Amino acid sequence: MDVTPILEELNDAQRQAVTAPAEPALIIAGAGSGKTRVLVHRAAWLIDVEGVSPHSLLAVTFTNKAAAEMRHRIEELLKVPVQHLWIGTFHGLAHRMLRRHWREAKLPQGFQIIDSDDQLRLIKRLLKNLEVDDSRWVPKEIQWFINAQKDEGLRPQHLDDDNDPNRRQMISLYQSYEEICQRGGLVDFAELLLRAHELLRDNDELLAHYRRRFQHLLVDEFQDTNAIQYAWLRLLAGGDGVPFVVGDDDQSIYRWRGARVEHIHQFQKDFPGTRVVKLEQNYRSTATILNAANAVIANNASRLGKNLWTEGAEGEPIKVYSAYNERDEADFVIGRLRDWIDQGNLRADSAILYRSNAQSRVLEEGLINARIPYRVYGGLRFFERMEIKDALAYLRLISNRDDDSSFERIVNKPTRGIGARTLEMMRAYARANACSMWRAGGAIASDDLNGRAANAVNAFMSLIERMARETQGLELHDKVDHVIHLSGLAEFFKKEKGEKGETRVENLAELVSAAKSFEPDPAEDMPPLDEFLAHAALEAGEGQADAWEDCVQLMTMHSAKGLEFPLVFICGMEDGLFPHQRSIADPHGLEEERRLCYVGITRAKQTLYITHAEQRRLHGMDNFSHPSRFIAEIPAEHVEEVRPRVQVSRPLRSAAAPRRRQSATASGNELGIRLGQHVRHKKFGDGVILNCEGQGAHARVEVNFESAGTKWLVLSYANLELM
DNA sequence: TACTATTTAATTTTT
DNA sequence: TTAAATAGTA
Repeated sequence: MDVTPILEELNDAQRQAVTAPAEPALIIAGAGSGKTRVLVHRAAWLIDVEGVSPHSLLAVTFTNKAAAEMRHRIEELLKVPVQHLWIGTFHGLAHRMLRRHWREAKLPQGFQIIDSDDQLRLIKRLLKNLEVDDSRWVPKEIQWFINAQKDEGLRPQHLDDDNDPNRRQMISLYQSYEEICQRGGLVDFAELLLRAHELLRDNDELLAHYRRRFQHLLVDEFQDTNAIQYAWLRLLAGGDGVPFVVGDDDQSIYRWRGARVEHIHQFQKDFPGTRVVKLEQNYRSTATILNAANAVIANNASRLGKNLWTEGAEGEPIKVYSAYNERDEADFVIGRLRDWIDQGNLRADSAILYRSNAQSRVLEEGLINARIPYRVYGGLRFFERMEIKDALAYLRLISNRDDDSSFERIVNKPTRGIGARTLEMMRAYARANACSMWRAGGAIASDDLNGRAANAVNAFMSLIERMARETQGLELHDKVDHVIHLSGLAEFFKKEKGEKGETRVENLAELVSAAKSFEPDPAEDMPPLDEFLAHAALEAGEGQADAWEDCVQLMTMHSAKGLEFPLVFICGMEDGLFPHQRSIADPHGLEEERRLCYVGITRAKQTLYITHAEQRRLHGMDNFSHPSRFIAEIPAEHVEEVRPRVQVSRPLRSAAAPRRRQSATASGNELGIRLGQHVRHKKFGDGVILNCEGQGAHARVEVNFESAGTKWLVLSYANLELM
């Protein structure tokens, strides 16, 4: 056996990881240290050298993109397709198990996946139904609560109300939400994981089967696992499975959505004798950039400890620019980009990173003026677009008549005379009889409704039936095409004025071609339509799938994780913005911001610019701020302050000083805000101040309102009246 | 029912 | 500022 292709081009640490014996292994892989490479080569090593069947391997990632890349690279290395190798996201794999064992999972065979938008709508509807005041019980917060519980593996019956009526209500809403989902055969993202965990936990034979099958478990981005994902892994690894997990505690930036770095420590406890390999040699950045990143992250306590190094050149210093305001900041960035492009570099090799999406606007304006093509990451994805979701809702209803979520979405879209009144009656009936809207519609249309409404409901229901009948046996894309036109959606959006309607119609056409090119997996053994719908929910598609033009890349630092660029700008490095105001007070939060900073810095291969503005317009108000504390954490020898080549024309009134004083007066204390102070809010009524934080326009107070409960309010917006 | 005025609050995001 | 949700009007 010639193992050279698998082992050559690996450094010692990487090779050690790849060739580790069949024992639990934890690979701490710093930024740019070849994490994916190790995973890919490990898989190849197991299959090619150790003779492990691809069938016995399970590889888990967090994104579809990572999963696809891993499969691709393994096949490239082995030069043979590996069909039986399970590679996928946690959600994708959980979904696959649930489809195969829907009975054991206590799900209807045709269950549907709902995304967070569907979930939120469902919760809103639930609140209306139960006549719960949605200003006191904010749907978003309920959604957050439910998902947080599920991420921890907790069902309503596991939760204690602690004699807190607030919490009691939350739990009860969680319970009702579950009932609705179960009735409609709807599964949200967190539910996929939770169900899959329970499926294995409660079915000895199934568990034994999968444990026997998966001898090796490869996990990517391990620091991002949440409680339920980790529990699922641990269950699967069981006695004999060999977990091989790769992660970087310093790049854990998703604590706020349930990820727990602590699993890295937990892993070593749960799997005694774990082999730990650290990958510290970096192949991406210059020594200067690495030293800066190392120095910044060193300020975090409770790290595993790791120091990136490189054999490469020292490189140029990191440039820091103090802009006058955000416009000046944008101008500066664009000036440097011009130089970069003029020197014959690719625009696509440069990226502008920022903390929050709102920052992109000014930069975009500048880029448009300078006629530099750019692409903003994030934003609406293909399958999340309204018209696409509408069309999918019809398809889902065809597949499962009890899907209330889809029913409500399109029952009157396009308008067909089924108004609020009628719907209200149907909801009441559905509630009283614990049945779906579809059944309620059928029951009500025959007796309770007046003629016109009954006709409308009947027409809608027979439309769906007709679509189901006429599309039976058709190819998937013909089905989609048929539904788009029969439903009247195409016509409906065509009438929408402006370019918007046009795009929508185009998108619907695009949906048909997406269906055309969709290849059902023969191994899945389910109706192609259902598989397509699941695919749409699990893989929302590209944001701006614009053709491959050479573009400057704009994105948040979160979305930049895993990417690299020769030229990087980190903008808005100001205290309050980055680290963000909301995280600044909490030590955990601040450390996570610092990790984010570490991620940002390590995206750069050659050149890194850091900019901050002395004055920034936020929410329509001018704010003064200090350079981010993270800038000061970079050793001075790696930094070069950039002075503007041409003096920026500052407004004559040397604005900074007097205004700074002004903004200080807006801070809490000087307004007479103190803990225990009684205040009145226009909407929430009377309350008492429990807590306050921040300064200036960012100052926030926590108020316990008599009737509305506890809320955090931004002082400069809340208009609190002192009592 | 569709359009317009008003109100409200204000990270990060993948599945 | 501005986006989104809500309330009010034609």
